[in-house]
Amino acid sequence: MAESQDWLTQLKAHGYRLTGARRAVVQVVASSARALTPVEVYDAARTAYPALGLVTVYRTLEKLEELGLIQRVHQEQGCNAYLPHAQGHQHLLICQRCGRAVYFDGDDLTALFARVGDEHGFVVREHWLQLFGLCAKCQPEVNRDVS
Amino acid sequence: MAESQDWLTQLKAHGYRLTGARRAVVQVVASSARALTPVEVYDAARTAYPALGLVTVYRTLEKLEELGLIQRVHQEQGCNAYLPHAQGHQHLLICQRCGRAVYFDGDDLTALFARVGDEHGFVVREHWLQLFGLCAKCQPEVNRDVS
DNA sequence: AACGATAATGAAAATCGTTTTCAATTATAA
DNA sequence: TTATAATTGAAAACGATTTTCATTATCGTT
Ligand SMILES: [Mn+2]
Ligand SMILES: [Mn+2]
Ligand SMILES: [Zn+2]
Ligand SMILES: [Zn+2]
Repeated sequence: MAESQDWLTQLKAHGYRLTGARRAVVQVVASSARALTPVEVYDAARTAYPALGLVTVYRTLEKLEELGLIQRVHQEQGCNAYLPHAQGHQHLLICQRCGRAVYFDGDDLTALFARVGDEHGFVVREHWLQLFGLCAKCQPEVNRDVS
Repeated sequence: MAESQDWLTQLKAHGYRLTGARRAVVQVVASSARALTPVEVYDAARTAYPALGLVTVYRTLEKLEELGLIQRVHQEQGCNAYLPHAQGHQHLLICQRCGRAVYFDGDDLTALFARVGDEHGFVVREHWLQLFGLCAKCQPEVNRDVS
């Protein structure tokens, strides 16, 4: 896949060696529509590279995060899952049922930030915005779950 | 303090007993302007109740969270700190230097949520918004740190 | 005020996710 | 092909949180 290849190129460019273990981890994370925990990456990547160790997953995620290729995703259920990093100014919209995550952009909240900052004597320098809901596929399923 | 007393009343109302350990923990968390981790609560509460055990801090925080009196705060440095719960629809503004946290309200992002939801076929049901910056006291200090 | 049922406590042990250590393996430049 | 240094996985260590358990303390009842 394209993104996968790009990550490998980046790793190489930063002096890291390309190994089977890294290829497997990169492939899994780069192509995931859901945020994955280290163990989830481990389980998925072992199908392509059975000798993989969980330690190597941790080490590879750490490097990918340093290079800005992935980012940690905070959710109610936990804060140790990773997704490909946002492109520019984007935020996440996450399905509460299946975990599918999409980035959106086009939010302009600078006026709000200025107002709130002024009201409390703060200078606002960063913001987190994240939306949760139900994706198209899961909307009917949730009704089914309830009934 | 007023909030502290209210929390104790709530605990009692839900069938929990009022103990020295609980009073100490409640007092510390209810009156904190910063989000506190279990160990921070432990250290602060022991000055009022030296026999306190860290386990009891965990157990008390768990109950306060169940009762909706406190909430977990997610930050870059960690996601295991607690603050008194927001009142109604409020979000946090946190100082990146001293950790001081204030709630703000008056944000209306429903139009944004509807637009983003439509664009991706999602129904948006929840949102997280959190601002980070420098409080009035810390703005000059940060310049000093840099120079 | 004293009692008794039982909730709550703290110390110690267990558990879980993550990190470190280390000897063996492997990628890569020469 | 070789040499070097990065990378690996297994095992041990670690730190935060949870569980276990015997003891203590709260609080409704007497
Ligand atoms: Mn934004
Ligand atoms: Mn809001
Ligand atoms: Zn978090
Ligand atoms: Zn500050």
